[in-house]
Amino acid sequence: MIATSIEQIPKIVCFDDSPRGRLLQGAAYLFYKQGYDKTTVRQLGEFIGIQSGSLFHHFKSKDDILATVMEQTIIYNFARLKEAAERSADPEQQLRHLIKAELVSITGDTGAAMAVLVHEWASLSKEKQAYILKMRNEYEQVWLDVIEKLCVQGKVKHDAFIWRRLMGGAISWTVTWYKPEGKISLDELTEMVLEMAVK
Amino acid sequence: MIATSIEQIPKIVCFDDSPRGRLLQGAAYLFYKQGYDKTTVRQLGEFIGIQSGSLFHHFKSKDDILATVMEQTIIYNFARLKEAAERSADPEQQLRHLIKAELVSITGDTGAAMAVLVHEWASLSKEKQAYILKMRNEYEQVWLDVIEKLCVQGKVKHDAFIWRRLMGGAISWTVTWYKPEGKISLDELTEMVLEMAVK
Amino acid sequence: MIATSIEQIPKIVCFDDSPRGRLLQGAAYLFYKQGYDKTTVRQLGEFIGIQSGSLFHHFKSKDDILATVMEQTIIYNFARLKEAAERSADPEQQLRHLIKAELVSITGDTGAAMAVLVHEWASLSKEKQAYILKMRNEYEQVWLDVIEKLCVQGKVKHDAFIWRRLMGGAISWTVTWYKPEGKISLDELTEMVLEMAVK
Amino acid sequence: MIATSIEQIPKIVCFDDSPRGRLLQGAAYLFYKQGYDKTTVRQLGEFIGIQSGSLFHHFKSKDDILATVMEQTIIYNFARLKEAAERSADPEQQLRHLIKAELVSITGDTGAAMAVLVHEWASLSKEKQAYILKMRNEYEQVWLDVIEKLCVQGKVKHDAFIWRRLMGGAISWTVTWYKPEGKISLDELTEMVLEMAVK
DNA sequence: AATGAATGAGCTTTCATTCAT
DNA sequence: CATGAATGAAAGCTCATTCAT
Repeated sequence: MIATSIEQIPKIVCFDDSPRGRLLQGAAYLFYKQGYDKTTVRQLGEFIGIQSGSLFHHFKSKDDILATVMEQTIIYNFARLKEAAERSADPEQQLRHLIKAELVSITGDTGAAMAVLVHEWASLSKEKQAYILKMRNEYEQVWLDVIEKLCVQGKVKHDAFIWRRLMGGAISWTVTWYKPEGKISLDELTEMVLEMAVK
Repeated sequence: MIATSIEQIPKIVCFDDSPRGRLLQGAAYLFYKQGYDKTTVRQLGEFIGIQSGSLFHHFKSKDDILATVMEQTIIYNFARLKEAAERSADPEQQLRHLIKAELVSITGDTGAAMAVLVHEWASLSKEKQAYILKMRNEYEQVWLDVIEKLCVQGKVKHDAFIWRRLMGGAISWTVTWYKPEGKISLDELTEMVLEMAVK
Repeated sequence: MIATSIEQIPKIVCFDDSPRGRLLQGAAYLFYKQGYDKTTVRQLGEFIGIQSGSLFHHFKSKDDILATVMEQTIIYNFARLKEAAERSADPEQQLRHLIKAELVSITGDTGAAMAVLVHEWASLSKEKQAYILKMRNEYEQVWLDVIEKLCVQGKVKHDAFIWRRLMGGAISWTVTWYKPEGKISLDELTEMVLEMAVK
Repeated sequence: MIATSIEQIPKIVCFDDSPRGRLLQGAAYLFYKQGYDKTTVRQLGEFIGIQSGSLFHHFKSKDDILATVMEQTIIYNFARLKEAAERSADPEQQLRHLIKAELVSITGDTGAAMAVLVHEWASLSKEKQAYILKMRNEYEQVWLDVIEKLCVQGKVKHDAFIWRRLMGGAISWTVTWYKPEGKISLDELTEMVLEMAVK
């Protein structure tokens, strides 16, 4: 169930192939599988094949590793989300793209990292929370802009902020149950979520 | 933001008023606010006003405290959910009651405990997970029974299991943002979720 | 291998049948089987069927229990040894009786208690060691008196003190290996030790 | 009486001069003087001049330290015993060498470690007991081989196993009373024990 | 950059002892 | 005398971090 070395896990696309990137990749995987607190730096060192002491040549602290995982994750997925929004001018089409993009982020190639972003928020030091939060707000704004257009069109009849929260919950929860090889494809799932969102 | 003694927090209704119950109440609150790993037994002792060593008079281990919080939470809310289901014979009405009941569980009088049940699952020892999981399955079955009736009526057009997962995500996510004193009441929120669920 | 309640163990004759005596009996057995440090007062309470707190109505401290076990053991076995010495006037016969008596003490009806006396000496508080030591010296003096008579007779050609130490070691070690139901009787063993001691 | 730092104690020859060896040396001394249970890892750390946490860099647990002390002790003294046996072809001469060798082990340069091997047996975890026991049996076999040859020659008239037990008790007990600077030399003591063993 | 031994604060848990009932 | 909840000190052990090599 849980891999014992970094070779055995699928690549998480938001990290590059440098030693530093591999480290973040291993960290994201372990933080996702075991939680930040339960992952020791020794374990992380073993997982990626260096001594635990050497981690601190790349990062100032364990907290710093977590912050960087989150930062790169949000930067990468913010770009993906923006690109999705720009793929159409019609709000409903835009929404479809956003849903698909976020589902890919969460259940696909950056799933572990996204889960860390969501679940380990409280593990991040206060100062770094502020920094990451600003990016999260930009990310959310992409959603809100589209939903507000749908409100104007009358296709969404509720407060955009709350509506996004409900959808965001439904989408992010998929991390706990969605299996790519399961009975439903990501496109089908996208349609289901869309149906929830607009009549 | 975070209370420093048990007197300052609202009562969580699934725990009684015995010393043991107060302990569970304090544990649920602290596990919710800080996470299980970051809550030390010393902190917990201080919070409820006893020595940390005395905790082990009531529970064999920290893990045992977590398991009991989860057990009592699920027992209490399972009863609430069942009662909600029985309040009507019409599936759509039933669904409305289930949504309201779960929203109350999560944002209301057992919110902290429910959040622990969801978030600290991985912190529970393997053996105890199995025990709690059985109860969770019974809980979920109440939902599935109602949704399947709605499928038969054509009011839900999708796989009941997946549909429930999406709704469950939306509902449980409210723990992160819903404020009772905010701009929307629990009844309004219930209607919004219901609208998502059925046309 | 290890009994879980006092009913299952053979009576140790140096303790009487009062509640206090039963307590000492249980303590001797547990200290013997597990060691003084590894025996908790809770265990001891459970073993004899009372609450651990109640032990302290009978004894001031755990150390006090150990001291009393030792005291009663040495008093009882000192009496037995003296009686053995007085059973004959011939030194060689006397020695035979002493050997037999000590073997009975160690492998027989007070074995557990004697083992405690020997092995847990260092666990006894300094002040109580002094008190018990005086009795041990009296006990040893019975041996030395007999051996010195054998020296005079030329049947022992070595320093009485050292000779006794060697014999004492051989005898007390039997606690680790002698089984009453084994291939050798206590009388045969007595003769073997006697043969070691005198030509 | 009891040293407070490792510089003040005589070297125990079965441990080398590495940090790890010094640690074992300190452990052997403290376990000998105070007992395993009464020696805390903090005390041990102080004694050898490192933090208690650092002990666990070298050994997985306190139990592991005990096991290693025992293992190295028995390996070293097994070699010494074997060499002693090979120093002559005559069984009686061999026995003399064995006695001397074991007396040296117990009262000389490995005394503390041998005492630990004998006294703290019950403190060792069950699995490790099995491992050490195998070595002890090989050690005992050297004795039994020689005694059996003496049985054949008629110089010992008793069961070899029991005879060894009696002698072993006499010898190992010397740890409690023999002082090198006392009135008797190790060679004289060897002759006394030999006289007990064979006519 | 990497190593790996060392640090030291902090963790969960144990346990002899106390004391109100 | 007995109970059993509570105490509080101390136990074994963990772990992020440092630093000389």
